[in-house]
Amino acid sequence: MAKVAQVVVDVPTMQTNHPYSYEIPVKWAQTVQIGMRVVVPFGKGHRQVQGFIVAMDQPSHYDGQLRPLTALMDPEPVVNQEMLALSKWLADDTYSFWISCLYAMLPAALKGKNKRLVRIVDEIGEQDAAEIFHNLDEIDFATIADQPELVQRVTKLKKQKKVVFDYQVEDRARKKYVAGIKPLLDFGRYEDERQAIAKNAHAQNRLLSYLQNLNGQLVEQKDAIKASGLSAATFRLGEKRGWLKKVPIEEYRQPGGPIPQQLTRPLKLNQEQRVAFGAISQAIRSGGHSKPFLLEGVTGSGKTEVYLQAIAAALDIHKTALMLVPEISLTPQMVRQLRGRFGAKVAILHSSLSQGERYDEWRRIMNGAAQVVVGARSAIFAPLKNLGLIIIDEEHEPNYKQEDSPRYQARRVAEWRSHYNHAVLVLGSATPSLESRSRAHVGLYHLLRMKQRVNHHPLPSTEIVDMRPVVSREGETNFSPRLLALLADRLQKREQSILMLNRRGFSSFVMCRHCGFVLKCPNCDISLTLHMASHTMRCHYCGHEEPIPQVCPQCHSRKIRYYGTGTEKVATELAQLLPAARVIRMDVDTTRRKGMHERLLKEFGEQKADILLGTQMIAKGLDFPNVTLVGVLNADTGLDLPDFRASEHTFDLLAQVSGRAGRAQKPGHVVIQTFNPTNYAITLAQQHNYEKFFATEMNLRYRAGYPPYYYAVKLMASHAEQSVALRAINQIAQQLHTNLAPSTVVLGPSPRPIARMKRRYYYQIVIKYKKDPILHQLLTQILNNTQQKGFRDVQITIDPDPQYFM
DNA sequence: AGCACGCCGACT
DNA sequence: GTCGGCGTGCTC
Repeated sequence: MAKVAQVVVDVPTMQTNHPYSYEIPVKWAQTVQIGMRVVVPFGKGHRQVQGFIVAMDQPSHYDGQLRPLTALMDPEPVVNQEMLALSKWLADDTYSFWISCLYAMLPAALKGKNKRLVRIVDEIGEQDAAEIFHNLDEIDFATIADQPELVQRVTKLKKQKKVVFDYQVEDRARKKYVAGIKPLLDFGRYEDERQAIAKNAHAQNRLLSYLQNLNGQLVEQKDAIKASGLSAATFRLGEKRGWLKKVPIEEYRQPGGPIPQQLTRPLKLNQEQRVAFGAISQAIRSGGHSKPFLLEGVTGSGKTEVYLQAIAAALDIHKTALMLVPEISLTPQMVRQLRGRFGAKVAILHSSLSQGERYDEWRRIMNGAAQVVVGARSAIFAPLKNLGLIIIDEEHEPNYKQEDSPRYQARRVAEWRSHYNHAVLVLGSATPSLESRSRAHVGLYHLLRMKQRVNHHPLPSTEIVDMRPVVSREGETNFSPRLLALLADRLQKREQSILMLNRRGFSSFVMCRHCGFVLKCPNCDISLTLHMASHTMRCHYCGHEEPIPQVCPQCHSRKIRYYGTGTEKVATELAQLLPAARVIRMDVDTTRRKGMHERLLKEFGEQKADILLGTQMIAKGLDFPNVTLVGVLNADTGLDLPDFRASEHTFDLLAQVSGRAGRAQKPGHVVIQTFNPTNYAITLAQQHNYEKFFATEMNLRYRAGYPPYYYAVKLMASHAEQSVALRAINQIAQQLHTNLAPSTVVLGPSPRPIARMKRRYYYQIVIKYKKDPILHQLLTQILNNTQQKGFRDVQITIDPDPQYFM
């Protein structure tokens, strides 16, 4: 009885979100394994799609006629048991398709490209032959897919059976090969050959002794030529004589430059570092279950060195280690540090790698060549075997949450993997997320604290500049006289400055330039966003709406307007105010080109500029010894976003950016310009007082019923027609109201800020709950129902951990 | 997603 | 009478 393969197919819809049974042809009975990619026929016609074998069982539970697998795409599995289990859990946990989760874990190169070719099999009209097929026998359907008229004509031809569709799944995975030389004979046989050749055949003689000395070892032809001094022709001759064989050697594209020759040594740890490292390394060695560690260390407390030594501790007992960092801090400096300590054992997964590089790094991890992985969010899926340690640096970073499907939070995936592998999980931050910190508070995490800076330098002094009088005195400006004076002073002393422009929530809310008043929702205590299309201020949390104010309701000033500014404008202003200063501007515009990010930072590091002006991207991980002044031009923009995490993000950002000043000998100074000089997020950031911020913010969250006191789920419905979307969301709201626990709060439905996106109308519901045992099941059911009657073409998305509610 | 089946309006 | 519109249901 042939085995049956259970295959999850690459058709991301609700109805097909389960494995399908396929017959395994006898010729592959020995080769197929769970976790391999396959090509299978799917549906009517001759459609072929890619899929993953997720199980193999004896008789199938399906009693219809099975179709056989079309092809195996991999010689060995690309998904191991752990990843398979993880993908299944993730799909359920994030309300995503299983297939989407599988792809999320793999390099893009492994996503097969579905091709549909149209082939002529009978006489067709001259006009069709010319206009559709350009007089060829076969074309790719994709080339005409965007021209409805041609599609129609092709469909007609297909009906008449004059053309057929030929479906192919094209594997994008490309390995790079270089020529290699493999000696075929053993030592003695080479000796015999040498006796046999002509006395004057010097080249052949040298080739034979070269091959003899290889001792059967495989070498790259390029190296062989160099080492032996022989020509490629001689090696060709050797192949003909049967002395050697030319074989392709897989080459791994190596991003991040060469491996250093000399590895760095561990640094001596101070008392606090020793305590932290001691606890972590002991947990690693014990190999059992351990609570996650929350490593709370001020900027400059030497967290990185603790991480490095913890990784070394894992490697010592032959385990592997995975480290996540925010994309933006995955700088060449950082890569150098890891490569410097662990050399070729490190694989780097970075968004700016090419598809091929990414694939190669992934294969190095898969085959065990790399035992340490450093990367951004998606690196949490790195297929390391025998995982002993997972580190998430800057764990509070919102970027660890993926904002499109599958909407996973890397921290949560890390917990799953650490559980599965009995691996130690370390979450590190100077300003832990409220979620993590409160978990530490109740004992779910083990809290480790490092309060001292390694170099014993004090944290930079920080001053707050109230921009309200500045603007009323001097009109619109991004620079207070105080900040300008300090910039001029640094310029004169030949020291460098960093200016950060906070662009979060660019021009989306209205603020009074006179008193700092921000219009808030009367029901939700969250600021209203400007909705230009309808000329209203709207709360996207509860749906409240009111007209755009002309005068400030608080101080009756007319200087109420929406707030937002760009780096370009600031740079222009700066050039007028401080013409002597050399400025490097860094934002999405100037760093779009590959490598620009690094180049600009390098230039600044080489002191080719006096001022680095940029957006949030300059707040993290940069370390320039000559920077003694950091200015935050507009601390407020993040603060008044309609986002319950706004204060937290502002505090984190200010703490983060302050850490950029005074890294070396010279003391640093920080200037924060704001229209809200008394706001607690700003004053507490000034005092570097995380503890008090934590207490204050937790209190607010408690009173407003936000995370971490409540969990939140965001559900969205969209449709091309507003009435249909509205009907759908109302029906869902109804279901929720009647079924959920009384303590669960259902907010909305309300339209999204950009109610119409991509020609679709969006509505959303936010559910806040403390404990609701049936919620998950109910949501899953709602998702299933949506693919049926009345919900045609309605798109439902559910986000189990929304970062914001707008 | 992509395809077929099936039931209603305007055409060779 | 049939061609083709898209609403509905299914894919191992």
